[in-house]
Amino acid sequence: MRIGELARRSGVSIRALRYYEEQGLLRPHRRSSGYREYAETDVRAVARIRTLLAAGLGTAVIAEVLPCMVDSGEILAPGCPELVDVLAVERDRITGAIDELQAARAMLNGIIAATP
Amino acid sequence: MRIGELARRSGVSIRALRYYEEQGLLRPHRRSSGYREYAETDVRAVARIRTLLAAGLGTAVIAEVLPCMVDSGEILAPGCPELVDVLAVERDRITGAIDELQAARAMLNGIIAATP
DNA sequence: CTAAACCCTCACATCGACGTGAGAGTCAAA
DNA sequence: TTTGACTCTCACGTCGATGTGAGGGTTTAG
Repeated sequence: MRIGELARRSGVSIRALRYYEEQGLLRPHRRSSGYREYAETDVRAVARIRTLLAAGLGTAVIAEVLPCMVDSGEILAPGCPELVDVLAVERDRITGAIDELQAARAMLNGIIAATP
Repeated sequence: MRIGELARRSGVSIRALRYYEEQGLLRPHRRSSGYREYAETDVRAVARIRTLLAAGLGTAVIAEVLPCMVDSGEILAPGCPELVDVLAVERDRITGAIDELQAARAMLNGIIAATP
């Protein structure tokens, strides 16, 4: 499929998809015309990218993580063992972020609930 | 206390504290010399600011929320009822963010756990 | 009184994931 | 074959919370 369709199906902008390619997250074929041609599996790949971006991971890290996932969200063998440390750091950071969000939510809930 | 001490005690940079004032989040006195003079309660105020900033609230919203909190984290009467809607929106956004973070964490944990 | 340590106000720089045109080919249906 | 919808590559703009450096007063311990 071409970029417009992928954008519609994944819910991200065309600009973002081009940016992901520029950062090495996606590697669509090119037609002779220069048009990008995406695979079906890229729909799920984009979903993963969004999830990880939303969690605060940078594109550089995501570019390393993506190849470690097959199309069900599992693991592949290649250079992944090296990534475990990085991923553990990210996971811990995320856990910390969750704690902060929950603290903030509690704070807001306190105000909302106690407002006459 | 002066800005350096508040920075040390609250763990934020001097630059950030000046920025908070510029955005109307803090209103320290001024000595005749022009030096900022902070109150003890500002230490906790800064902590709240950090919590809310970490949760993704902008300084404009925080500037409205802060006056609604007395020094125990409770509620004050003034213009707060008007804020309830805004705060509810922020709270829901935070809840969504937490969900995304948990999804990402699960994803990373899956990779970490399944790595041989 | 002097030097070290603080503090002040500009005001420009940064970072990351995009937004937004400009100018120019490409594709598909009528 | 025309036209309207798509797509391409630059390349600069954005936004928000800070970093950073310049140039210059203030405080305080010795």
